[in-house]
Amino acid sequence: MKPITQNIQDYLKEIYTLTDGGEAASTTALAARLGIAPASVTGMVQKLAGGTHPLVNYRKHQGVTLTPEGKRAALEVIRHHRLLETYLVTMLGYSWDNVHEEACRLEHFISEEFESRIAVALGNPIRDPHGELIPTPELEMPSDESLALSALRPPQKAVIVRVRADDSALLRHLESLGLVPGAKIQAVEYSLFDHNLRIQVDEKLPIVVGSAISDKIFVVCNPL
Amino acid sequence: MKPITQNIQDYLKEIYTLTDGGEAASTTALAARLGIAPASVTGMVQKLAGGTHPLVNYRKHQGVTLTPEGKRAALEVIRHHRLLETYLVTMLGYSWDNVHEEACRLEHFISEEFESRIAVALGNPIRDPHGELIPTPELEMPSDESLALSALRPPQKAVIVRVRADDSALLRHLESLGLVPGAKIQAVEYSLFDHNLRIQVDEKLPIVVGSAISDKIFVVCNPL
DNA sequence: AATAAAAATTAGGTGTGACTAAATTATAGT
DNA sequence: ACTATAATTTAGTCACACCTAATTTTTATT
Repeated sequence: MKPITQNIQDYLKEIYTLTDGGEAASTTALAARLGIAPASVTGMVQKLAGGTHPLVNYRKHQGVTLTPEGKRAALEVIRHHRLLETYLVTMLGYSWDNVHEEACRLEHFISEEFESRIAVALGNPIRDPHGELIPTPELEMPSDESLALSALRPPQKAVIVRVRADDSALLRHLESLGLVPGAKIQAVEYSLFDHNLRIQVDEKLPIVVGSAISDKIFVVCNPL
Repeated sequence: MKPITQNIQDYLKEIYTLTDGGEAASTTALAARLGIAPASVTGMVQKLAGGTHPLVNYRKHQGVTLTPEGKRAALEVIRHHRLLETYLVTMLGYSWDNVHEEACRLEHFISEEFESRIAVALGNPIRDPHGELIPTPELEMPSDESLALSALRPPQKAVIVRVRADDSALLRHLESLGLVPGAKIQAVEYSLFDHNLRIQVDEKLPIVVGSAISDKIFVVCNPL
């Protein structure tokens, strides 16, 4: 039939995240994420949209979305990735800023048995070390009620549930500020002009974060 | 430079095991092990023997051996493979007949950090679940004093240290006979004609094994 | 509505690593 | 030493997934 190669998995994973907001993914955006030329994406996407069970929907100049099959395949890889990150941190002592690369490589090659065994060893976790939701074994993505920290306004309180970042340096920076899942936040001051937000993290001295940071941190306001 | 791809690693690994006995590896033998056509091997081997830092020594019709660089690369992969097998069995509950495939895939993709972390978690083991020696972190292969069970003669006693097999069905069979590393063996009877060996395993009722089995089991006669 | 700029696609080309078929070289038997 | 057979290599092809350059389509501006 049609083997889903490592490459194709990477395409599907990126298409998944790009189309998460509801919009179709443009070839250019995909190319940028994958670090390849737009023309190469066009070719690949045409291939993925062909055959009897296409993995993506594609019409010229209209962007790409996942078919149900493609979505399944994407969620499978994402589940692998997030379980791996969780395992590396929890069981092998990796730091949270260091797991992305390793998980990105291994996610394509672990078997279903490996997936299931590490999931069990971890107690079937729902979130990875960054708070990202882990798709269920049935490949359904749990719903996420969180909102961006950048939307928080004084004097709202919230708890960090998720940090959307792969970049090592950024993650280390966030950790040094205490901006990790579980941290309690109170918005202290908001500047309309530069979108800076002054927040208090876990009762410590307030800090100021710009939107480059606050856009990547997600919180819930009324945690149980 | 010259990236050592997954493919090349597989070549080097097979060349390592084929040249273990001292002989150069023939292209045909390599092709059989790798499951590809002999002609393909010739092409690949010519490439590997070229460049400034060749990974193999090769002369037409003379077979292939590893250069020091090639040997290092092979031992790196073999270390990955055997550490992975050990980790899968010890930490994730895999059965010994089921680890080969998984390790064969992952061995190419784990980082040095991963290698080192699982080695530490396992207490820097010297042998994998089949008793195969694990190259050291400095990529030296420990020496192995064992001899084939097929060379044992009544009334010699020995202990199994190593089982040279990847095949799942064979491994399950051996396990059911108690022929696993650590088992105590006494040779009871040897048939010169069919090379069958009757042995007693761990004080149980004697069993008869043919050379297809006894050639793959390695023992030491005078364990400390 | 015309046109400039941006986005996307087509066309043509590359390297990798496999393949088959044909030719060559080595080995073994008489 | 000769010849049949086996092993190996050469030659030529293919699919994959990328590339660059050129073209076409879309979009945004005036």
